[in-house]
Amino acid sequence: MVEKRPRTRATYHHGDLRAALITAGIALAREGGPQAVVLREVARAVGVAPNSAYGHFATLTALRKAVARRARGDMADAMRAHLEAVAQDAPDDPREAAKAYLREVGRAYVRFALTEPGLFRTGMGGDPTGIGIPGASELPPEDEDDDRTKPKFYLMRALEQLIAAGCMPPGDTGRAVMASWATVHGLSIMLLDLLPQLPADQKATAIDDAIDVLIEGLTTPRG
Amino acid sequence: MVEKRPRTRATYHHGDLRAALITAGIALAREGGPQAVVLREVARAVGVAPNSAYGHFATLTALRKAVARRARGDMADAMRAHLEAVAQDAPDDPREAAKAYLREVGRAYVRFALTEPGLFRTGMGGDPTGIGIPGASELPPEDEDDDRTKPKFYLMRALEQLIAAGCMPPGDTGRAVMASWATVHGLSIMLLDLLPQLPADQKATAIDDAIDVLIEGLTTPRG
DNA sequence: TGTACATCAGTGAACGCGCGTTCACTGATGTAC
DNA sequence: TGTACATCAGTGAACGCGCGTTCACTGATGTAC
Repeated sequence: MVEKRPRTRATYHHGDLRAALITAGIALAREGGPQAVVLREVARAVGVAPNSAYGHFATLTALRKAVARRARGDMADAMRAHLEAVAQDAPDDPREAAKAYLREVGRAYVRFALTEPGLFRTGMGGDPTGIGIPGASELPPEDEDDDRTKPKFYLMRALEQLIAAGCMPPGDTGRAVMASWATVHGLSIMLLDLLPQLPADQKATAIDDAIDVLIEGLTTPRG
Repeated sequence: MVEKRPRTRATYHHGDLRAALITAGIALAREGGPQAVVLREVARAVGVAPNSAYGHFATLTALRKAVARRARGDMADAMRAHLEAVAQDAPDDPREAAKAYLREVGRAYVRFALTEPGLFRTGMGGDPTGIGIPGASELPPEDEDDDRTKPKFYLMRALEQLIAAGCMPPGDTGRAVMASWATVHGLSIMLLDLLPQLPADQKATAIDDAIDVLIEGLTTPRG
């Protein structure tokens, strides 16, 4: 539930309704997750007629995609902020520094999920419509923007550093991506969905433990 | 969409409507995930008046919980079947056997998720209502039935074997649970939500790779 | 600077939908005698 | 074995809700002259 804006608009035209709709969508997603991003409620929050969104988005799904993209961007921003905040504590030893960086990326990822579950689920929850059975959506990979507006960017950077420091052979990148992404995403979803009432300190321990195991597994030479 | 049963009931009373509702709920969950378990559609599938469920469930939420429980049971059954099927291939060396067992538990977990995404999301998806922000539901732990009807059971058993085989110190159980659960659950959700159009063989590789890293991380002695 | 007018952006009302839940009910069942 | 009747399980109709989307519209905007 978002309060309707009481303010009467100075202009008949809104100014930037498109941006306002996305912002309102983010507020709703924050409180109630992806399902809460509902066309009529978004319009209500902006203080605009229910159908006015159609001037900017062909359909509710289009608006939701825009909101999801923004949520992902917010998550990436939060991760970057965390990484910058802890950058000064990096160990001198480059190998330890690389490991520490991966640890902080993982922490930042899970922290965002636990701090902003609604945005996390909206940004990283996949298509809320499909359940994964059908012949997949007919979209292209759509993953082309490997820029810093996506959480994956920082994960990749961490793995590159691990390789650069000699902690991991370059050939292992593929498996490392899967293993580390599965770990941090799994931690997030698991703590959110399956262990919601675990005390915060035990959650923190679980996060560090699982990341420990991940780093150990990634950096141990294989036979 | 489930077809309405055309068959006229022989008896006015259904016989076991409660069970029939759950079964129909499972069918819906299978096709459309937890959100598809909708009271009116369930009743329709059974061929019964929309309100007849209230004789057996106080509310839609209660029915959904029953369906979720059954979905979890189905997953546990599938895992057990897989584990029995591969039991004969177990290595002779007890250490290798323990690792192989954990690997198969992980494979079984993720395989079910990918094969039956609707049931997986229904059984292991947490409360579809809450998004994880509030002061948590006021339920008790509710995790008291650590029996073989829950996927977690097999995960725990795998870790016990790892300890029994001397691959992992007993004190590490807590972190091992978190790390391994996060890995398999994370793989499942990641492949389902974030990489839905990855080719099946690459999914299989990702699964094995991530489990490799997990086992490596769990069984490497720490300094 | 002033006015006509095409364009644009948001409006208001309505549509049909499926939902969860309620109410008073009725037909079937099984037990007591 | 037969009948009366309380209990039980499912019925039928209706409620109010919020939703996405459509239609024809109207008020504001900015450009051309």
